[in-house]
Amino acid sequence: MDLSTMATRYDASSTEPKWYEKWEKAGLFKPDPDPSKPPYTITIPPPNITGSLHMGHALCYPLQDLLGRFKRLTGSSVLILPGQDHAGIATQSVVSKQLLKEGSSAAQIGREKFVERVWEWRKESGDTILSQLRLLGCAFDWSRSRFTLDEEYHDAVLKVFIDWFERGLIFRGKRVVNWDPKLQTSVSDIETLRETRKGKLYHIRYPFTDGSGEIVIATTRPETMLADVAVAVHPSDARYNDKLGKTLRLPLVNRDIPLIADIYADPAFGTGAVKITPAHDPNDYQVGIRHGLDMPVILDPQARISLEGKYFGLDRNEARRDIVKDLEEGGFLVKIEDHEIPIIISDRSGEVIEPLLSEQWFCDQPKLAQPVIEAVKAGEINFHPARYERIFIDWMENIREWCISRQLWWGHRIPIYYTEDGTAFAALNWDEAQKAAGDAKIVRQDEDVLDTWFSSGLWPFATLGWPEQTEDLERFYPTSCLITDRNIINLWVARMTMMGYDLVGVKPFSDVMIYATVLREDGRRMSKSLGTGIDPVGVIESFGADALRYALLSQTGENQDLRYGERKTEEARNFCNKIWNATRFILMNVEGQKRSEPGELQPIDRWLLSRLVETATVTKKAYEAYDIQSACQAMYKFFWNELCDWYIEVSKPRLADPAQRETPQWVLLTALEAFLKMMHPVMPFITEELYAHLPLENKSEFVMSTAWPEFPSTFADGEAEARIERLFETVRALRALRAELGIAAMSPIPVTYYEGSLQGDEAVLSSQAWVQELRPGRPAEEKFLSVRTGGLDLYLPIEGQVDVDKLRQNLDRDISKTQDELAKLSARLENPQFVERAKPEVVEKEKENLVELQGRLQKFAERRELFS
RNA sequence: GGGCGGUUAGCUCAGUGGUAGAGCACUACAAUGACACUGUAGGGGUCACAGGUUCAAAUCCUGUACCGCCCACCA
Repeated sequence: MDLSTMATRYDASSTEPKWYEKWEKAGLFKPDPDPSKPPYTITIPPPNITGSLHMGHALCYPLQDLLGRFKRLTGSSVLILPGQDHAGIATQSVVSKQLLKEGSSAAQIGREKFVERVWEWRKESGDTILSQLRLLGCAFDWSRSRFTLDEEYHDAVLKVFIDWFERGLIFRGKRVVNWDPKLQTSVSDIETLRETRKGKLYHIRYPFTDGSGEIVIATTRPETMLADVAVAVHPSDARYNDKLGKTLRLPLVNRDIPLIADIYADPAFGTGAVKITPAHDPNDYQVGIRHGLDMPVILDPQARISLEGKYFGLDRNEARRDIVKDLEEGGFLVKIEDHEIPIIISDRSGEVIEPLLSEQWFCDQPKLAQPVIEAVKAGEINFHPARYERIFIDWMENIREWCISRQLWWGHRIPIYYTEDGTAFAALNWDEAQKAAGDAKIVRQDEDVLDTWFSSGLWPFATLGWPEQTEDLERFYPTSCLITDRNIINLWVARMTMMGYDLVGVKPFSDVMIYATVLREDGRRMSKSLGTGIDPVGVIESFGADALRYALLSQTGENQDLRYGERKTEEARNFCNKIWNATRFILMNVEGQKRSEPGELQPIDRWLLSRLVETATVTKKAYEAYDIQSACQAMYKFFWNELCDWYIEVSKPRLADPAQRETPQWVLLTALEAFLKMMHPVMPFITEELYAHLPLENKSEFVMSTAWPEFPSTFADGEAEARIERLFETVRALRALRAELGIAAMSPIPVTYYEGSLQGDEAVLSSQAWVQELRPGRPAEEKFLSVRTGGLDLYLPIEGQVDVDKLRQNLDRDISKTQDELAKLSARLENPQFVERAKPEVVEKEKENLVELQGRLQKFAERRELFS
């Protein structure tokens, strides 16, 4: 190894791309063909082709990479399959906007040209995000990468549609759907958001046609009165019993509509009378169905009035303004009140949704959900954190029909072909449809495309070749784990489970892991449009991908949100640097040395090895439980606090002595090698780089392709741990004494006295507390500081000038603190109920503490006397 | 309206019955042969609030407040 190439600072930017290329060249991203290895599969949530990398991705994909790397180390054949989603609405919007900028439009160039244009756009910019995943170190199998509009994938989608159409799980129907007037397509219920906005409640007079008075109705949407077909009151509402069956004259329109009785009308709201507009309100639609009412539509796809007459062509908001004005002038307006009105927003466009009666394709989700509910309840799929299972089941149990048709051009076109008389045939293509239609002539294909989630729902198996019984499908399905955002549990996870169980007959994955939403450090959302986003690529450039990964992964557990600030990455970068330099130190000290089996292990060696085993155990368990933060915490503590702060420091004198150096050399290398392996899933690059420098025999070519560290059972040594922890406590106490005397760390002091047994740990104590000589007994000097710790009394002679005032101050503080503790502890031990009922070992421990505290207090008192 | 998270040091967060922890920030000291992206020693918290259970509560129970998320057809 060439140490001259190892700078004192770790440089991620020169290291990371190099290793990514080597791994890929070595074929490490592909699953191990060894059939004896259990498969571990993740089909990654495909990012949209319109997407650019954001912090959520910088957490989510490395998390999947981490699991893959961990599973590789522990002996699985790992397939992580990447890909992209065509993202119908999002992509179509982006390209439409481009066209508008160019002074053209989608409508102008027509469907065929438009779709061509999107494909072009995908070619040039579509893979950016995937290449950014490489920067993050994601070891995904690019050779199996899929796109939801690939030919085979498309065929799979059509097959599902046809199958479900034939089984009646997909059907055409006229419903009030969520219409987005901006995108001019329907969207499903879960693609909408609900908001409450300040609005008005208009009270309008509807006169009876027979001149016998009037009924006042209240509405938040007066413009829809153009499509009113009735006024409803509650059947038991005494105010209107005698008037049922009469007709009302609709103001402005002068159409006659009946007064009907329906339980939908709430007698307690307003006047108890509600106008019924079936084509523009889902509740009214239900009423319309129940009473067989007409359902006129008075809005066009852009939400302009389509009714011939005065208001024709007006936007819905303009129409409202004019209609209210006309009602007022006509004397129909009773009053206008302020009112909080619930509105529906289209998640994609931010536009206010228009409930609109239209003909669409629907999927019978309630039927498909049943087997999923049963399977999840039976424990076939496990959620992490577990609380999401309840949320998922509640959703599935209340699931409704799914509107799957979209009035877009970019997507999977619905494989329904119509004959002249409108008979529908589901087929893979026109020819097949014609065959199915027989003598009747097929004249057109359905214009709509499928909701993006319809194709995304097939992701876990269509990517593996389904419906063909491919080798991949055989070996890697069901997949192992799905990692996703909580926001798309209903949108995506629900669909994948329904489709997996119904189409393949087997669950799509065993585990669902929901990761935290990445927020800014101040708790605000990261959003491109608000300018609150942080670009991961920039962070990688300044700190390295390992640092960014660590920053995010070390905060990943069961938390709902994760606050990210750049200083997190800075901390992680510092950790990388620590790892780098500790490795440099170790290499410098083993360089050119023949390594042999260790001589006799000292307690400090046994302590470190025991800590190593514990760390590996905790880390492995934590990885398996998706508790990444615990894994990171354990590794950080082991490496920085135990290996660097203590073991390396204690080893320095031993390494300098040729007679002693072999054991610490061996221990250091053993610990370092194991650490690099267990840290590798979190920080793949730096661990690979450093592993390459290790002078090991029988080394793997890559740390990535090595095995999880295993240790002899003798490494676990509780006794050594306890002994060394006690020793460290003593070291710390002595260092603190020195500091109180104003003696700088590491500046040697000539002599310290001690009473009690050091069990042969004198060398560690003296070197770590920077004492030249440890002498048993009490000092003869007049002045000294003393402390009791771990059954040992230490005496530090005072030389030269000391700040007596400060010493007194500190001592007084320590004394009063100790006295307080002592008082609390004695009170507890004097409480007979405590002694009787508490667990014996607790009582025992408290008694020991009492003795320790008493001893400490005594030492403080002695010291205080010296300075009185 | 229903459900789920959260509230612990200045900041970001660990900690599921036994004397409150980490990292950063802060204070003092330290150019020593791995690392100043460092080391050593410190200061700093009524664990949101109120009740309850218990010998003992940050931790378990009940309620309240605030923050966040999800679900929900009231004109």
